[in-house]
Parts: sequence; structure tokens; C-alpha cells
Amino acid sequence: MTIHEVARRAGVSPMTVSRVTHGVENVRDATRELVLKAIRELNYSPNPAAQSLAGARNTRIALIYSNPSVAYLSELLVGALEKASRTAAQLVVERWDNFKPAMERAAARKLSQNVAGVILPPPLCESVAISSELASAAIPVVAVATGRPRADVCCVRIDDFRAASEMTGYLVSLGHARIGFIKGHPNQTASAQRFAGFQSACEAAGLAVNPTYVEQGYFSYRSGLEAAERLLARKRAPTAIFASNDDMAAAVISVAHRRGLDVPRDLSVVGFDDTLTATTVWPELTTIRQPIAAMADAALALLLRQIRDKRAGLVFEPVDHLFAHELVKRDSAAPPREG
Amino acid sequence: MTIHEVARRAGVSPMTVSRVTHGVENVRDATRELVLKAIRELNYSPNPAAQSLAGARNTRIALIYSNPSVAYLSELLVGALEKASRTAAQLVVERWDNFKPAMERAAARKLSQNVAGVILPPPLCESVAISSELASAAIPVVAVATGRPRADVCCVRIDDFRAASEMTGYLVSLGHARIGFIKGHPNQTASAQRFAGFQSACEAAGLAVNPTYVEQGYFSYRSGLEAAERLLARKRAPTAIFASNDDMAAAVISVAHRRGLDVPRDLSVVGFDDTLTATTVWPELTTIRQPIAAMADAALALLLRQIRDKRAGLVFEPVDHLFAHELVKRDSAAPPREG
DNA sequence: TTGCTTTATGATAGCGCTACCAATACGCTT
DNA sequence: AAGCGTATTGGTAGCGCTATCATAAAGCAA
Repeated sequence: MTIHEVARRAGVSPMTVSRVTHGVENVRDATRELVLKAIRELNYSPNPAAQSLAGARNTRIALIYSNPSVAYLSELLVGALEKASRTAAQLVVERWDNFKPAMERAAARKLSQNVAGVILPPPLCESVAISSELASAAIPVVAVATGRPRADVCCVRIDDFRAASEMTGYLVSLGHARIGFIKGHPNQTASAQRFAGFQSACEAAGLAVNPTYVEQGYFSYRSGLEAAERLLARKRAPTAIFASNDDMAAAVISVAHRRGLDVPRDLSVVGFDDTLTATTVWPELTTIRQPIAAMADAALALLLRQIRDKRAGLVFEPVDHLFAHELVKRDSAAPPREG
Repeated sequence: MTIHEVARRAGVSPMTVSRVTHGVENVRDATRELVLKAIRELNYSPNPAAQSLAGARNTRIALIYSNPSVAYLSELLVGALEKASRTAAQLVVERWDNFKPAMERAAARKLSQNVAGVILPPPLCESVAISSELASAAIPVVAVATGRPRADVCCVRIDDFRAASEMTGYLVSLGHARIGFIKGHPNQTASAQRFAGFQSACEAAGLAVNPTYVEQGYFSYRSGLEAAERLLARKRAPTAIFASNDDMAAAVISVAHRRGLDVPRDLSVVGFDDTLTATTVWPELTTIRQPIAAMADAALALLLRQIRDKRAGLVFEPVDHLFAHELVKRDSAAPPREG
């Protein structure tokens, strides 16, 4: 099924078909309808290899990550790779663990010679060294899951503040008044926003945020374990714990079980992200669903559009794409025993 | 960096460069060296889009799965998608959950019109309906993680029997004599092989396999929970439990904790697959590492070669690619308390 | 209507690579 | 040294698509 067959069937030239499939050109409505009909009838879809060969010369996109949560990363990769294979973008995946700013700068400079765009998941999207270097080379960047680091950078993310405040509201509505919180890694803005959402919802509910119920975590299972031990060792332990991601929430459940606490009857535990950890542990986690794969897909699409526009000499309006999140109620949260 | 520049630098024709990069042709050693040198100096790598356009016309590959373990699937997908994006194969991912044999047959027939090859992870690779339908349409198939369903089908897998028997030997060497076993889903041959490996190693160690220490599981966390409850409710409970995958092993740990058992001091628990579950739970699982992503990569490569050979009219020798596994010792297994 | 601008469509060329066949070079026999 | 077969190399065409420019059609003012 080639563009020529579609063109012949619609009685137009291949070029017109190409214009229709790309949506944005000047094509008369009648012609467009004709082409669309032919496409539907022939069940045509363009050959991405040919598109990439003919069109944008060198659409190599880098996805750089560092110290990732495995579950998060694999979802991100699946989304990005899937999109890449459908659009014939060539995805280059690299890992930059524990780079110093100078190294980041050098690596980013080198990268900017080899790729047409970069996807930056946390925590790398927070690096000033990287984004300034890429910006000065005029390489388009999409940041994943962070507030906009620069005015000229696109973002895909969810509203961490609102999501966290909804989750807190849910715990409050169940009747919890002593809610513990485990913060995420301080090198990511999402951590701060989740905490801010928690605080704001507590205040809205007339609950004082007791600082001794707030523990620093680092998004890892191990850090969750330690934070949970401290939280549950208090004489008046919280009746619910809100962990800033699923791995830490799973750790909280584990600690609770070892202390003979029943989850959720003695302790409610909620997480964030809805990675596969959430449904692997028992009881399954109440958490915030974040459409990670869809976000990766969107990030790549955004990048591709940006590169295209840049090549065409158009100015590209940076986008801040906010995805809808969802509060997923499973079995790890319930009303507190005492009330 | 195009093939022409390499050719010019090496003083040969582009065609010769192409032959060198594909390895398998008649090229004089001196020429090959020249080309290889030029490739290295210019840091050339072929443009996959151009390759797929010029070469194999329509290399669409399907990856069909059903009822997967999420962790397993995502690793598989990452491997396959990554390879696909490097080779410009177009990967089509579909999910066929709970199809009846007639539906499988119909779906496979339809599929065989649209794709040039199929990757079949478990449990679909066990389906006679699917493989016979694809075979009769002469569509190359690679089965993942299973014994060869047909003589003409390629496989990528590890030696489940040996891996399971090594793991059992390890438990025995730690001093365990009462070892519980949780079987995998009966619809997968790997389950039977893992159990057989367990049995064989027990016998080799002079241990009788007590049938009341063997429970049926289905690879899910939930089934692991139930099997573990039954196992640990015995008056003389096992001192070690070998679960046929990581999810079930994680479930065993959870049950053990709730019963106040310390892992590994009161109970050793080992898993299989080394999915990310293994390092998320605490204590981290001793398990068998299976290079899932590399296997997916190899499966795709095998398929591509097969399709290529088929188009060239060559006969393709079906391959059974056995990957090396690895016994990963972490913290969930230790000598039994009593001795 | 004419003459102009704007909009819609078509023709041509080429992206980087490989299949196919033609042309050499080489090794060996007589 | 000539003749033959095989091993190695090169030339040509084209994969399916889009950029670019050329052309045709339409819109509009005078």
C-alpha cells in the first residue's frame, strides 16, 4: 500500500496525499475528503522508513536518564520506543549516572552535535548545565515530569500539586487526622510540589502539618524502609502514610507488616505514580496514576514537531503539556480503626 | 555520514561497504580491512530507514502477548523495541487475552497477511492453533522462553531445567533439607522444566521430594500468596521455598513477614527471572537472572535473518538459541536456623 | 472582461541504501 | 601464454516518500 496507489484511487498526485496526511497544508476540502476516503478504503498508512529518509534528514532523538526508578524508566522507554518505531525517529538512549556539572556540560555539548532533539526525564531535566548547553546549541528539549526549567523548553507532566492534594483529601475524607508524609528526592521539583499539595490540603482540612510526621525519602525502596521505621516508631504513630512514590509506599507496607500492623486496618498507605510495584504488593496500593507511556509518546511527538518547525524556519511556541492524573483506589487505604 | 563517504575513503564502491557491514559476503580480507578502517575512522553507522526502504520491502514484525507478567513484558518490550528502532523493523504489538483456539486460528490467519514474522512469548508460544496457522502461511516465528513447539520454529530461551537445578543445589549447599516448591502456570513448558530441575537436584542430593511441599501456583502474586499460606501452615514447615518466579517469591516473603518469620533467618525464599520485583522487595531476592531484553533482541534478529533468507530463496536452518542464565545471590536465602 | 495576487496542485529530483546483474581480477590448467 | 572458471567488485535502478519549485486554478479589483 503506497502513497501512489492512494493517489491514483483519489485521482490526485502523491504530493497531495502527502499534504493531507500531514494535515496542515492548503488543500481544498473536497480534495481532502477524496483523499481521506481513498486512505480509509485502502487502509493506507505511510511507511515511516520512507518518510524519514525523504523528509527530515537526521531525526535522531536522545533520551538521557540517570539513577532511574526501574519501573518508571521501563514505562517511559516503552512509550518512547513505541512512538519512535511508529515515526521512524531514531531513539538513542544513554545513561549519565552521577555526572558532575562540568561533565554534564561536556556531554551535552557532544550530544548536541549528534542529535536533533533531547528528551530529559527527571532528575536530569533539572540540570541547568545540561539545559543551558543544549539551548545554546539550539537543540530542542522536552522535559518530562518537571516544572518548566526555562521558558523555551517544552514540558510534559501532571499536576503534582493537585494530585497530591487530592490524595490527601481522600485520606482526610476517610477520617484520618494523623497523616505521615515521606518526601521524594530533593533534586526533583516534583517532590516539592507533592509535598506542597499535601500541606495545602491539610491546611484546607484544618489539620496542622506536624513536622515530626514528615520524613525525607529519596524515592528508593530502601529510603522508604528507613523513613517508615522512624515514622512508626513514634509513640503516637500516624494512622496513614502518604509516600511520594510507589516504591517507598511498598516499603512502608513491608515495615508495617513486620511490626504486626494490618494494612489498611491499622495503617493506611498510599503511593504515587501507579508503577507496576503498586499492583505487585499486597495489599495493592491506592496511588496516583500517571500516564507515563503516553507522556513519553507526547514528549517525542512534541520534539518531532519542534524539530520540523525549526527546519521550516517557523517559530515554535513552547508547550507545557499537562496530563490528567487519576486517583486509583485499591486496598491499601481505609478508614482508621479508632474512628 | 553516508555509505558513499565511507566508500570514497576506503577507495571502493558503496556496494562493497554494504557487503562488509553485512558480514556474510565474499570480500577479500584486505578490502574488508580497508573498509572497516574507514568505518571506524568516520564513525559510520548505516541509516536504518534507508536500509529498510531499500532492502526487505515490508519488514513488519508482530509481537503478540497475552496475560503477561507486567515486569516480564516490559523488559521484553524494551528489548524488542530498542532493536526494532535500530534495524528499522516495524514492530506491531498486540494483545490476545483469553482467545479460544478458533479465535486464535482466525487471528493468526489475519495476522499472517499483514506481517513478515511473529515473536511469540509465553504462553502464546505454546498454542498449537497459532503456530500451525502461521506455519501453513509460511510466516517465520520465534518462540520466546519455551521448548521448541515445532521442528521448524526458532526459539530463544534459557535452560530452565539446569537453572532450577542449580538454584536447588544452592539451597541444599546452604544446608536446607525441607524445601518447598511453588510451581508455575501449567500452560507453560518452562514451569514443568523448572519443577523437573528442582526434582532432579533434590534426588541428586539424596533428598526425597515431599509432595506436600509442592504447591501449584500460576505466576501471579496472588497465587503465590495462597501457595505460601498453605506451605507455611504445615506443622513442619519448609526452611526454604523456591518459587517459580519473582512475583510469587515476593508473595512468599510477604506471607512470611505477616507470620512473624524473619527472611532469611527463619525462611529462605528464592525466585526466578530477576525481574525488577526481585530488587524492589526487602530483603532483595536471590533469583535466576534471565537476560530478557537480550533475548527479545536476539529473537528479532533471528526473525529478520530468517525473513531475509526466505526472500533470497535460501533455506533457513531453525535455531534454538540458549542463553546463559545466572544465579544471583542476594539477601533472601541463608543457611537454615537449626543447622 | 483584463491583469493581477493568492491558493491549490503537480512534476521532478533525491534521501541512503541494497538487489540485481555486468564486469573485472585472479587462480589454475593445458 | 592462452583459456577457462571462480572470486571479487562495480554500475544501475529503485524502495516510498517529501522538498522544492513550477504550473494551473481561483479570487478579486478595476
